[in-house]
Amino acid sequence: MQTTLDDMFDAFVNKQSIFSNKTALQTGYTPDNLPHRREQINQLGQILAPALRLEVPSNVFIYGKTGTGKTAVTKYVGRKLRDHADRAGVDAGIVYLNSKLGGRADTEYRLFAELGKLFGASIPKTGLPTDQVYNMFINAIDSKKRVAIIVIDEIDYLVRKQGSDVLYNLTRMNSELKNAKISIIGITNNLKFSELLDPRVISSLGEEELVFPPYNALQLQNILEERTAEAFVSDVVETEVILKCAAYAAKEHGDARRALDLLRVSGEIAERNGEDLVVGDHVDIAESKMDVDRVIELIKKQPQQSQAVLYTIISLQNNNKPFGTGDIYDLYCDVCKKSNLKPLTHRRVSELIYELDMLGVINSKVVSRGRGGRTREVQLSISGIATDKIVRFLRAEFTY
DNA sequence: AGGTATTCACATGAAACTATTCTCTGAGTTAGG
DNA sequence: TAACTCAGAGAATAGTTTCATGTGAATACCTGT
Repeated sequence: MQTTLDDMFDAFVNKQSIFSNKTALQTGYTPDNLPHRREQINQLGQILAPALRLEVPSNVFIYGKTGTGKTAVTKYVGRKLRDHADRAGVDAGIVYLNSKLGGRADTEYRLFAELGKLFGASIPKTGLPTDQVYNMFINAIDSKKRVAIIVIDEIDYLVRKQGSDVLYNLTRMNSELKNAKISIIGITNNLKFSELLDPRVISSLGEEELVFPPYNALQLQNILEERTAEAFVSDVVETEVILKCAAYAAKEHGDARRALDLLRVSGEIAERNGEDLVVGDHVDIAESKMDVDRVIELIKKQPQQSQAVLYTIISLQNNNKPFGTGDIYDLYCDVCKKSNLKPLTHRRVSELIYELDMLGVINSKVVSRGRGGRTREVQLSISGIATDKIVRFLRAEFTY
């Protein structure tokens, strides 16, 4: 036992990895070269260029589905801008916030707190009135003459939670600043985002718009080839692998991130199996593994009540009969009683079901059964393998 | 038969409440000068 | 008198409850033929 483990570790250390630089495949990596995005880079560059003369650039909205390079392009242009600003001795910079990931800037308070921190103020994460945080941020940014470009990624999430007032305040801020000036870049993958916005905000924030079209399969191949050269030792990835990754990702709206993830996981699988060539089969394995893993991680992170609801849904699914909110609620109350959990109200459970739908774990639609009333009919929308794993996990939590 | 009114079983919306985490403030306490 | 401690007030936030209102179509009920 001991020796086999030693052998395994030794082998692992001695064996030459097929990766030469795995970070090049991880999310958040900004490559030096962004294929097929020349046009967007130029446009954004032109819009932001006035910052180099300490003039305020127009505000921008960037639209495009996930994995179309919005964030990468913005970061890339921002980096270049800062380089040039430094060389010219001008204080023009770009700061990047995400309103969703990690929940860092999804409320007005947190948005200003994060911004304040980025400009050197120390702001606690709770306890202060919002307008005080706002002032702290203003003071911090206004301490020097500068132009700050504020990027808010997944801005639709912020607006959906808080309404467009936050953005309105942000756009009016320039009139309160004496030294500094700000301009805003909003990034969203919701193409109908502007419908959520107040007309006032649209007119001041949507001065310029950039649309990022999805990549097609051929473009995805280029991207993958380039990253492969960076990330892998040469000649360990078969051409078929790249073709397959590109094809899988093109099938979903041309998502480059997904293509790269697929490539990375394929590589990891090959490496773990001790093989020194990545082949097409690895991609197939990666594809199904990633799906299952994603769902399971998602569910483990859900609050207990939501897990309980999902557990009852899975149980009901076994009866092979269509079922709605009422059925779920009844059984859910049973589950709660047996698991010593305080049942939530009908209203709340209804909401939890809707949230599970949004997460893509279940499929539901509101149907009217005439005199039978209206209800939300629910179906599980995850694969059998994933369901089995989930049930095993949930059985430990609940008894029924 | 054809038209309309009801009714069911929830959906959906808004507001209010709860518990938790955290800050700031100012009164009271302590210890050194 | 300056430094320290500590309780209390006030905030933000997630998660929930309470109350109110909305809704699509099968069915019951009518009306005139």
